[in-house]
Amino acid sequence: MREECKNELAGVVPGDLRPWTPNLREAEPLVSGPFDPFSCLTEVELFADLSAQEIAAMDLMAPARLFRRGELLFSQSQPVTALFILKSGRVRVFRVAEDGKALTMAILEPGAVFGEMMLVGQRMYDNYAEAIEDATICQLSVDEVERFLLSDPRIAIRISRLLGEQVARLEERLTDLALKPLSAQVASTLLKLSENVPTHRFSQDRTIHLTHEQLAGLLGASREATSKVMGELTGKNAIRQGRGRIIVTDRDLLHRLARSSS
Amino acid sequence: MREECKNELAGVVPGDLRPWTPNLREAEPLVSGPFDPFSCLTEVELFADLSAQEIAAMDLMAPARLFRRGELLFSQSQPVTALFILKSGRVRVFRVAEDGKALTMAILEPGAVFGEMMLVGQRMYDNYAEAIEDATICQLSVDEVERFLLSDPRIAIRISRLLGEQVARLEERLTDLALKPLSAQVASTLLKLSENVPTHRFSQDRTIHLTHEQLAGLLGASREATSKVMGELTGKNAIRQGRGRIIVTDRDLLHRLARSSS
DNA sequence: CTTGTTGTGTAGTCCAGATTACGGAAGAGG
DNA sequence: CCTCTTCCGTAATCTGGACTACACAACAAG
Repeated sequence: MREECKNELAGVVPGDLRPWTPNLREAEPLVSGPFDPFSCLTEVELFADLSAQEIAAMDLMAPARLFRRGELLFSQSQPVTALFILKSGRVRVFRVAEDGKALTMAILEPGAVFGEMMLVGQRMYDNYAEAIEDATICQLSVDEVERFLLSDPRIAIRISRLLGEQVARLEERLTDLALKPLSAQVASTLLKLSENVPTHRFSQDRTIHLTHEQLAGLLGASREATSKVMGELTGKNAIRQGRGRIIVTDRDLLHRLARSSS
Repeated sequence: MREECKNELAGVVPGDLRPWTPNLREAEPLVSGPFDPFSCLTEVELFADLSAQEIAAMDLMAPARLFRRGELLFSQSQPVTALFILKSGRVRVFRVAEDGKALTMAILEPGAVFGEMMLVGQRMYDNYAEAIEDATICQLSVDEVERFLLSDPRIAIRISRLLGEQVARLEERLTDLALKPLSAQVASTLLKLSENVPTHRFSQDRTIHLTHEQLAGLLGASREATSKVMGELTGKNAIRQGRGRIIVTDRDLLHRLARSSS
């Protein structure tokens, strides 16, 4: 159940052991529709200030790669020195502890950038990133791009803003994890997720595409406990569910539950 | 034990109830030595790029205030729109949940700035800050200062770097909290704290000035459990202790313990 | 020295949530 | 339609750490 996937980027994970990604399908044919290799940077808020010319210049050195579901974008054996831009598909960013347990830091939707911290001199020590759907990703070497971004004060400010938001989110999560019971954390997380959905995913009407297991990983909780809470929420008609999809139906109720300590 | 202190900033905390700060001494005379009101901004890395002239200009609108131990720098009834610069003393930044439990986000040493996030458009919703020692603090209104900082790309970059470091620290803490047992968290935290000590506090030889209770608040754990772990660490000669002070004696051992999952 | 006050050690009880262990259901692929 | 895989529900047990309740030690102020 854990080692079905042999066709892997060789060597990224020594020992072929990947306890943090227990479920992985068989290799499946890529069904990526035709895509334009020159539209990586448009639509990304971070570069909104750049002229069309500048964007074109950067686009040229932004190779768009295709990642299979389950593939790792990098690991510490392949340390990253690049800015990622997610064009389609979804990516899970996570960290792994020594004993193999994982906490997912974020699940990125199309349009997201990842690796901003490295533009300001941070290294992402034990961060991993994995495509949870087939994904096309543009990758900009940080060195190449540094002069473009850091030299431009408007972009520097955008980076600041981005990092500021991230700090706020992380502080929120940290206090939730430390102080709130699981039920409240689930409610809170579902609310945040449902807000992020419509921005990038205009597909249906506000469906969160996550399995209970993925949600649990985001909470640092067990799948079983998470499932239990989800069942209760469904019973209270706060959400509706179906195999891999969650629909928030009663925001107010969730808000109240997110605040309660029982 | 919880309501001895009546001479308080009136109105900052409705109902006179402060469950998150259980221990508070009687009012004591301020023993602040003489200090120069015009040295707030020097010595602060964030402003290293400014000319002496600019610093002087900002210094003029930076009123240095004196806060008593236990006093709140602000609360949500006094929402902050200011950048703080800690000149002397120490400050605890913390968040409070609905049920009154608190998690301290950071303990700031002299030279630290606090409120950077607000320069990039973040509001700090339920953040509190409290002086845990008598402290002198310079306070710059964000509006006043915005043009100085955001207009200068060098400063914008410094802010980015600052926020980037904060993101890294928070991610680390989050995964520790989610994945590691308390003993490992304590070890890890002590290591980080002991690194920060010599930078700002050259007083004695690397003594961490924290009570078990304060450490527990930093971990989101109970005082008792924290004390137990501290006892074990002392038994293993990883640290030495004395009422409110902690000395790390065996870094390597702590590193190993910080990694273990038992 | 005496007394209050705050920090630390210890022990017992209790519980949320991890772990373990199934069984069943919804899809996917043939 | 049948099979295989992933996802979800549920129930029993176990455990780290919260919570409750003291006892004592270090220091501070008188």
